[in-house]
Formats: sequence, structure tokens, C-alpha cells
Amino acid sequence: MSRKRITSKELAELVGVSSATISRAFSPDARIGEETRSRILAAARKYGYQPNAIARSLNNQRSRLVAVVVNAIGNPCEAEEQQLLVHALQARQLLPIILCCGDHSDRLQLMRLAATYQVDHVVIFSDMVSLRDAVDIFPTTKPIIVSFEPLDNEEVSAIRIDGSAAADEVVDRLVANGKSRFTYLSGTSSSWIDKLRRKWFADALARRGLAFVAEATGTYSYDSGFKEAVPLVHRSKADAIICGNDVMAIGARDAVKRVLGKSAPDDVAIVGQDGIAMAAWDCHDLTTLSLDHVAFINAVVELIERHEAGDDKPDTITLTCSIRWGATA
Amino acid sequence: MSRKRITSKELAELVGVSSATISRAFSPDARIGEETRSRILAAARKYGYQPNAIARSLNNQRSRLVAVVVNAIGNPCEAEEQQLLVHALQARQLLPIILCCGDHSDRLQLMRLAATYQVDHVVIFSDMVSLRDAVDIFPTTKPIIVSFEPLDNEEVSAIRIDGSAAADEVVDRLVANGKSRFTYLSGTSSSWIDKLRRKWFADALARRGLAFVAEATGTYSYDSGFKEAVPLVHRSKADAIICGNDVMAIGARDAVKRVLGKSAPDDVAIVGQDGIAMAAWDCHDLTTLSLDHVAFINAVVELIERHEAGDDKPDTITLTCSIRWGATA
DNA sequence: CACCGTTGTGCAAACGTGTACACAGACGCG
DNA sequence: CGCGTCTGTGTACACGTTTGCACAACGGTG
Repeated sequence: MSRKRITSKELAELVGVSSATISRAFSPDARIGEETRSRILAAARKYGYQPNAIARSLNNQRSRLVAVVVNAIGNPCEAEEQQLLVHALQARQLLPIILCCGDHSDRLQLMRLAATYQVDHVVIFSDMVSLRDAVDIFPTTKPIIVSFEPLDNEEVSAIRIDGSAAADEVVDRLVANGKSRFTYLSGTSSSWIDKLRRKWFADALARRGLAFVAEATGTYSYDSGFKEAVPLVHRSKADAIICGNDVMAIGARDAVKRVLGKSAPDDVAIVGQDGIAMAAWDCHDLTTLSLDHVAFINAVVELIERHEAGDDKPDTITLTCSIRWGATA
Repeated sequence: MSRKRITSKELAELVGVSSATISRAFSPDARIGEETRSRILAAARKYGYQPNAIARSLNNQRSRLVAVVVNAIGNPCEAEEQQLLVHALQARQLLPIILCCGDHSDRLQLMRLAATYQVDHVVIFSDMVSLRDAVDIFPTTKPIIVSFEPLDNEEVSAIRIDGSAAADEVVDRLVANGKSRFTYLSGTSSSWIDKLRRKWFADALARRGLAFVAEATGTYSYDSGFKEAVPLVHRSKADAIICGNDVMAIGARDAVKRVLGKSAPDDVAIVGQDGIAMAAWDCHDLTTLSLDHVAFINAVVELIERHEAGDDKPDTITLTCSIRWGATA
């Protein structure tokens, strides 16, 4: 058991070449004799040599690390995108460093720590972190890829999401089914994406001379959906609840059924947002504004590839939401 | 906008000291004048200087990176543990590199890539990767922390899980409720943890002179639980299904209710394993063998802290499962 | 004053790569 | 043969830190 990792100079000694030649053997398009290369690779396998990526990063000025800033890992709302992104990165020999910024803790400190590792790219899924801070903390050539919607900024690439058309269609159908007392259950009052999502529906209602008759704020969790739904319906006699995400919608639906004894589509319509896989489960069958997660991550990856290729010009990509019609609205 | 990151030597020039002194200013217990330190820290803030962690890692031989090997990110079964672990690492100024090994792809290649980054610790949540490979790929002083159960190996620390007592109690109650035709729905045939979980229940049954009357294999997913449950019950007239994880149990329960038209606790009892948060949702209220995720991650973190402190002696910690009684059994 | 311990700082050498430059040999061509 | 081109390799430096060693300045003690 070799406790210590072997270095390129030591391997060079063993093979009888210089350490530069070792390096060349691992560089696909370097000038090196075919015979020498295979001799080196054989020896490398034998002694378990692998080039040290830390040293390489220092020399190259490229770490092949990517900071991925998220709210939380378990959260189903983001989990599918995280999974897809990590796979896409790994396929490109990039390694993700996950930063969980969801809770109270000092996110800025955390991002600064990641910045010291000279990450090549930064992908921000969390709208808990302000664009300003992100630009401050990662000032280096490699710009930032941000999802969701703060104000415009020339220095970052962004992916925008537009669900206004889908929201319009949902409201249309609900009104046709006789709904008129709409309420909104938001996930947090402080996030841009939450305001944006609410606005899609508020605008759709306004276009028909309607408005939310009541609102409440939860925490994006099942429990908060469950807890907030009851008083919300009580005090407003709501016949429709639009939720800030799918998990809260599931919670609200449970509360409406179990606590209030009302039926989900008929007495109170419930609409989620995200389009998580769970929404399609038989026990939920949730109507929800759904984002195409694959397209979303493809957009992110496309931006990353441009950065890899040296194109630093920021760009904005906009995706639209589709609707998954379920049994709840 | 400074496109380029400032280096310690440049800052030294600016402040009028040597780069060594810069380094000392950031090292809490270094010999340096109080006045000099504050002057340096002020200048660092002004010019946005942060020590380069890559260079430091090269010098220190410690990267403060941790490889976390998982099956998938979205997977609720592991998500809670991942979340807790990432938080614990971040609190200790360690950064996690996530490796998703769940799918077919070349996991070994992926792990080798992470190994080149000289990670300080390796935490393996995935039982898709063999212990042998792990030891091969991360031979360096810092040993490996593995969860779940392959055969014994002297070189790694492990966390074992024992649900036999809990399984026994569950079987007890089911038998008392008149159940006798038990079936098992496993998540995959190839994983150690799956075999182990099945064995807990098989042993509990054997102790009462019973055995599984039928078995099936899914993929740990909701869909596979839904799909496998129907033929399983049909061909065996089962009155109890023990599932390899909670998500499959939820799928099985839906199938039993919707497709077969049977009621969950009375006609067919359903038991999950994992104790994911979702199991407690009102719409599921699943009976499940539950692991204390916090205790689990505390154990992992304890091992990591020992390694940090330089104690390389491997150790094994065993945790027991508790039972969450729900409405499904 | 001679001596010594303490404090603050600079010099220089690592850490393990990648790569520009130099150079030796082989080869082709006039 | 003389010359230019191409191939394969070595030498040396840079990447940005940390840290052992040396040393100067200083203050206290006999």
C-alpha cells in the first residue's frame, strides 16, 4: 500500500526520462515519441501515478472546478436540475463544488471560500444571493451564470423564465370552471423568483378584472403549505389556491382535504409551480406550471461551454413554462 | 472591475512588505506585528485580495476538499443526509465535491478524476462502488469513510446500519394483525444494502416459521414500485409488502389502491425503509423503518474530524433503525 | 556595557505541474 | 556536402502560497 502519492519527477526517474516528458505523455497533442509515451503510461499504471490536478490548476490558471450555489440539496424543486447539471459537468470533466446557501448562515463567507479555489465557472440557482454580491465575490475573468430574475446587469449571463402565458391559460380554465376567488400562497416574501411567479398570475387575473382575494406566505415546505392553507381558505372563502411551488401545493391540498374536508378540484382548485416529478405521482396528480428541466440545464451548459471556449460575452436565454394538467384544477 | 485576481506578491508591493508577511497576516497564530496585520488586512479588503487556495493546497498538501460519492442528488432517500453532510462540512471550512455515480457511466473514471484533486476525505454513500476500487483509487494517507455494508476491510472506516430489531418488531405487529403472506420488493439485486435490508425481514419471518411468499425487484423509484406491486400481489395473494425504500413503498401503495382497488392497511399492509421526511406527509403517512439521519451524519462527521486531527485508525460505528408507525401497516 | 530572549520581518526553498526555449539528431533536397 | 525542416527530449522558469532560517532591533538584567 503506497501511502504517498508518486510525483511526476519520481516517475521520470523510474522511467529514465525528464519530468517534462512525463507531463507530455498525459497531454494528448504534445510532441512526444509514441514509444516513449506508451512506456510512460505503462509505468504510470504500474506505480499508480496520476498527475496532480492541484499543481496543474496552479500552473494552468484553470481549475476545472465549478461552484454551484443552491438553496438546499434535498429540495425537490431544484433537485432535478442539480442532478442534470452535475451529470453534464462530469461528462465534461468538470467537478462541481456545491454551496448550500439556503439557511441563515453567512452565505457570502461561503462564496468567498469557494472563490479562493479559483473556480472556472459559477452557477447560481439560489435567488437568496444578490447579483451584486456574486459579481463582487467572483470578479475574475470567468463571469457568472445566474438563473432567475434580478435586475439587469451587463456582466452576467442569465437564464430567465417566463410563465405568463401558461399562467394566463390556467386562469382561463379555472374561470371557465367557475372559479372566482383566487388566493396566492407564496414561498417567501424576499425572493425575486417568488415575486415574479406571483406576478404572472396577478397579471392574468387583472386582465379579467380579478385580483387575489387573499394571500399568505410560507417557506416552500410541505408543512408550511399545510399550515397556511387552512386560515387562507377560511378567511377568504377561496375557491382556488395558486402556490409558489409544488411541495407547498401538495401540503395545501392535504390540508384542504383532511382539515377542511373539502375536495380538491371541485371545492378548491390547487395549482403548483415547478413541475417536479412527484407532481405526476398518482397520489398527487397535481396541476402545475412546469419548467422543462432538461431544456433549462441545456441552456446552462451551453453558457458554460461558451465560457470554456473563451467567449465571455454575457447572454440571456429565456424559457417558457408549460402546463401539466392534473386532477387538482 | 479588476478582471484579474491580485496576488500576494503584488499586495506586498502595495503595502511595502514582503509576500511572506502577507501570508502571515492571514494566519491567525503567526508572529506578526499587530499594526502590520491590520494594515495588510485593510489593504486586502481594499484591493480585494484573497489567498489562493489552490496554491495553498499545493504547499500544504491539504486541499480541504472532500469527495462525496452518491448515487444521485435528487433521490429523497439520500438527499437529507447529503444536505446535512454538506452543511457540516461547510461549517468546518471544508468544501464538498459531489460525484454522482448512480447511472451506468464510468464511476471509476470519475472517482479517479476526483482523486487527482488530492481530496482530504472521501465519503461514499453509494453502494454501487466496491470497497476495493475505493481503496485503490484513494490510496493516500487519508482513508475512506464508507457507509453501508460490504465485507470487512481493515483499511477503511465504516458506518453500519442495523435494522434487525426494528424489522422484528414490525413483523410482530403485522402478524398480530393477522398478516401471513409477506412479500418483498427490493430496489436492486446487486447492492449490499438491499440484501441486508431484505435479510432483516427474512430473518424476522424465519423466526416465526414464515418466509416471503413472493418477491420482485424494482429500481428504487416510484414508478417501479407502482409497476411491480400489481403482479406481485396478484400472483401471491399477498397481504403485506415490505419495500426496499420509501419511495417504492409510496408507489406500491398507490398501485394497490388505484389499480387493485384494495385498501392500504387492511387488505395489504405496506412498509417502507429510509424514514424520509415525505413519509410523514399526511397523504402518505407511511409505516417505515427509519434511520436517524442526524445521528448518521454526526457519525460521519465524527470520523472526518478524527482524520482531520491526524488519527488515521479506521473505526466502525453501528446505528440502529427505529420505526415510524403510519397508517399503512 | 555585555549578554540574552523576544519580536517582527525578509530571503529562499519547497509544493508538482505545464510549457517556452534550446538543442541534438534525422532526413530531404539542391 | 551544406542547409533547412522536423521530431523528440531536457532545462529552467512560472504558477501563488507557506514556512524554516537568519537577522536586526529592542528591552531587560547583571
